[in-house]
Amino acid sequence: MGRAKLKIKKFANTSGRQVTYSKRRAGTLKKAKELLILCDIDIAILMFSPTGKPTLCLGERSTIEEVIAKFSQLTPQERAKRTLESLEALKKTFQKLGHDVNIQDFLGTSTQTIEDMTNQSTLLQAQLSEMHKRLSYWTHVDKINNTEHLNAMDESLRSSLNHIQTHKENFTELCISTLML
Amino acid sequence: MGRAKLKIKKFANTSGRQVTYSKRRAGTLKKAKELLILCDIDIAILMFSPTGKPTLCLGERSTIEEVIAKFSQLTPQERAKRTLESLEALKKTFQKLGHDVNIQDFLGTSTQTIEDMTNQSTLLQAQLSEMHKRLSYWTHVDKINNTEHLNAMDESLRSSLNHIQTHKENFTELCISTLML
DNA sequence: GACACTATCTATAAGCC
DNA sequence: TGGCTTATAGATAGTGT
Repeated sequence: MGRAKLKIKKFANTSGRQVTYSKRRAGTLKKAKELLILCDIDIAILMFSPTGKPTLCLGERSTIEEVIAKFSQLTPQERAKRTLESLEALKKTFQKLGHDVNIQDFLGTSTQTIEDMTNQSTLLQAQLSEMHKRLSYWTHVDKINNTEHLNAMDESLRSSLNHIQTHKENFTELCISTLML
Repeated sequence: MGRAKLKIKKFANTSGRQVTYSKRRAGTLKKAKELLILCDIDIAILMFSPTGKPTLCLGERSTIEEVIAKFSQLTPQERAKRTLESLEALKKTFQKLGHDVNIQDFLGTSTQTIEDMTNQSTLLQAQLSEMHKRLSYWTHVDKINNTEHLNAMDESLRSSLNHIQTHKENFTELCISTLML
């Protein structure tokens, strides 16, 4: 927008990229701030300039950890809800066509699903025990007073968090598809 | 934008808020996507509709954890850089006025700072040992196969991560202000 | 409640300093 | 680097279906 129409692809020119970043970052953050005020929502924006300088944008009420935690908690629920909604819609469509539908019919045989679940559970056990091992390493740490240690611990925690999150989502999804909640 | 100018404050009307959220969310995400393509940057956006439905927007390259980790790593550096830059600017200004300036003069007596550092270190030890205790609890967990356990572990990890992050930042800041890197 | 329309407002590309 | 200007592209509030 402006004097000429711009093709949306990576700016070849480095300094032009910088200038555009500054301008558009301001615009994007303004839009986000308006949205958050108008609609009274939680929002978290994290971005890095082409040179790596970070910018954070948050609502008044919350920290970024809170917003992320909220997202982590809601996502599986949302997914479950959407799954159910689409299945219900499908069911209604079929019923309108005169068919009587058991929603389980859409989910394949339970034998296969339970087998999947068992495999998943085994995988889960293995990965959690690996995490357990990593955590037990820490029980031998007596004094921590430099940033290298803290960084390493931070890294380790993040990695574990990642694993747990993945497992939780997989497990929840599996529960949904098996038991329909 | 639109037929009338809108005052940027919380929409009183609930359904209007919903409609505006949908429209503006699309606009904001489009802007963000353009920015990320044009400038080839890392970006993470997390928002919740007025009804609590979450939306996540990310670049192709990275996961949200990676973007957050990147932010966590860079922020203290950025802060240090900015501290140094403003001190250097101050120093230059004074030098222009004919004064010879030791940058340490801006940082108070080292006695006080070292006392702060000792206190901080003690606090750090205490909080880390509390975290240690929490982590050691896990070493007794043999089997984890339901979402309640995973949620609890997730929660615990997040909390620990929060603590570590805070301590790391405090410690880094303290190092900077004491030793000027 | 999701989608068109469109008059109007806003963002911004390019240019200049 | 950062700000200001202006012509133009883009976003959207109110409205109707």
